[in-house]
Amino acid sequence: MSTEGNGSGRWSAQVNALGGFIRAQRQLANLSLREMAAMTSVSNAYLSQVERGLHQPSLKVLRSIADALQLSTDQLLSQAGWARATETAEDAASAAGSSTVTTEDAIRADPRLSADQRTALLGVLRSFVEG
Amino acid sequence: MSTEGNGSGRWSAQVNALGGFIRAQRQLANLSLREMAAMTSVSNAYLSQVERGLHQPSLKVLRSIADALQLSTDQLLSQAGWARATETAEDAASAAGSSTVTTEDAIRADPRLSADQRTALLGVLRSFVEG
DNA sequence: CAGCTTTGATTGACATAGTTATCATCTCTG
DNA sequence: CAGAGATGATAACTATGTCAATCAAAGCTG
Repeated sequence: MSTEGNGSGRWSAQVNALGGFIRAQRQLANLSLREMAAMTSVSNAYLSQVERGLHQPSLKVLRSIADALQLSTDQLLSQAGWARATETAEDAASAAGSSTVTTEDAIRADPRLSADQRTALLGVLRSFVEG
Repeated sequence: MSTEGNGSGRWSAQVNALGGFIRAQRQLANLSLREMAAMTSVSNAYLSQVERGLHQPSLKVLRSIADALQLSTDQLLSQAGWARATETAEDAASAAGSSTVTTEDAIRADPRLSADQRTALLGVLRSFVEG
């Protein structure tokens, strides 16, 4: 594990968000990078770089990824920074008051999630707050 | 184009749907390539090439073009050959108005996350609980 | 007519997307 | 333990997106 956490350098957070989303979805589907590469006709190396936010994939690549992961294109596009509207909600919701429950606990306690989904979500969260 | 009497427009047709669409919209708005270049921060040279189908613009360029021409992103995307590849039947199922918002709230209230990261995490979570 | 401006198009250089081949590490077998 | 397979990461390379500079043609103005 490369412990590359500090970052804040070349890539934007949006690209990183897209990569984290793709990685989480791929792991949820129990696909390796090479399996997904075979399905998408995109090289495993490049998929690895996209997932870690090193590159910004083109429309063509984005679509084949969505296709392989059985996601709606809109989901991927919004993750790619195409916030179609309403990025206003977050600030208003911040007044919810910080409870004593951490985000990790909330994820673990969420009955809607399967074990795999829980793991994937916690992985993304950890990659964000890692330090 | 030297010999092309570009006024009457019989040109090689549907191969270049996106470029033709952009050019038509630009002329409809009475913009020159340079004016549009100034608005989009994309060079006039490249815009010319995109309009003639010589290159396939990136997401960033596509969005700034849509912005300058006051088009919806969906309009441009569908012209770019993005006709909703995955035939997701569950587009409408989003309206499940469950009151279980604890995990969402925890993510929104987590001070360790940036706005982009928050959006990404919420996107993953949403994709999990709606599928 | 000469000169100025604006138009779309082209060229050559550079930046970024994307590939092939290879690497280190981990996990199985035997 | 050795070796086979799979996994994710990296290096070196090729293809393509993108820009600054420039061009020829068309529209003005005096």
